Amino acid sequence: MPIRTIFHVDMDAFFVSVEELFDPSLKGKPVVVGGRANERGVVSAASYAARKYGVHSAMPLRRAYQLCPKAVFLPGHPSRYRDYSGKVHEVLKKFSPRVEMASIDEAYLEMTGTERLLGPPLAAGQLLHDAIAAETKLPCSIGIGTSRLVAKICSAMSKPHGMLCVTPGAEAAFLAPLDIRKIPGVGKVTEKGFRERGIHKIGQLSELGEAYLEKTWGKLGLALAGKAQGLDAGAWFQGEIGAVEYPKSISHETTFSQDTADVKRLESTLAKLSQMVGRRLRGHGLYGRTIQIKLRYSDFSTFTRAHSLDEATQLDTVILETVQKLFRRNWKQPRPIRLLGVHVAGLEESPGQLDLIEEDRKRRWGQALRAVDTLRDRFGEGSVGLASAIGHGRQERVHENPAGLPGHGGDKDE
DNA sequence: TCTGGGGTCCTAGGACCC
DNA sequence: TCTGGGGTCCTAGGACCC
Repeated sequence: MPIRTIFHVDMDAFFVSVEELFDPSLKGKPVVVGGRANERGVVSAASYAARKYGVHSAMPLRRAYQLCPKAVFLPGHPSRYRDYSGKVHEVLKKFSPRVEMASIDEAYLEMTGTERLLGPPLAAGQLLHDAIAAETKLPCSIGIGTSRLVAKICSAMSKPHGMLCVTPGAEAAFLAPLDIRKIPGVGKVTEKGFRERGIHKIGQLSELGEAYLEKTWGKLGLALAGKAQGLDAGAWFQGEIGAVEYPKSISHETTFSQDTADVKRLESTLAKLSQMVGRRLRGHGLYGRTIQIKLRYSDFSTFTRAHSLDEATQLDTVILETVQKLFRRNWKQPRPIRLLGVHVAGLEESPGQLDLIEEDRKRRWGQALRAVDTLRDRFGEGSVGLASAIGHGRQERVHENPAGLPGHGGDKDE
């Protein structure tokens, strides 16, 4: 397998940069996008001038105001951001046929094999940097590596408006002195867990070894062992860049500007959220089977309650009916509510129950297995194997699945 | 410091089935 | 008589990302 070259392109303070395009007077000023200073909400993006005051994304707006009262607070323009995200995407597609927008403001490019056309990675990166600046007037940073993980860490470290490349083979040595928090997937909680055990640097993770990490941290530990070597380990970064995927869930939620126990208000909110979810399901041509509500009370305690339907749906009415039942059963009236949410998962491309042929196959497969079990009970474990396993020698575990028969399905990643 | 909204993935217990 | 051993599905909660 060839050594891959992957670019990670990350727009700098994206929402703020777009706002500056429409109002150049904002340039250089502390700007906070996310809402008004006295609203319930958090910072979506902060300009570098605002960051100097300690303002950063995900910070409550009221806190940002305390830190920097003279900042310009903007609610933002989501449609503009989508628009400019699209423009960036267009530029990226000129550099590689395999582009994956990882979010509205970042993307991965599979650049393996583009050398003859675009030159070595750093030269291609420079061209891309220039092209994005020329065609969108927006600043970005570019990370280059042999995995998504390394490319992403590089783009973060080269901000703002920079570029960083780790050459093949240098990954582990490059990562070793970095703080564990730089690893995507290591957040506050994981960070604390490791710090309490004296683990601060990625190199220390490597020294712990894969076996130990997996034993004590499970899948997370196993993934970290790989990531410390610069590999796209774990479920998160798997798969080809640019592979098309369906959403796995669709949801909408809203936080009231003031907590409320008004039944009319709550129920009409649930109706609206259900409609929004239904509309998006239909937009994707998907049907959902598991309907979930989310309640958050004044003290921020949060509950989810779910119900799975027999048949997947994309109808507002069915969603709302389920949502209402869940709500009436679970709201501790009259506790005021801060947030309501409607969530649909178990998404399928068709509404139907399993079709009848599939159902029948499943039944007969079950019967066949039971017959095998009976024979084994009577004559011993080695007496019966499935046709496809016979002649292959040992067969203490037979997991072959003759074509067409419904199997366990579980051919997930990893 | 009074904490958004839209997602993905993981864990864990219990039901249920063979 | 101190209790199987898979497997899947469902539900709830939580970490994490942008």
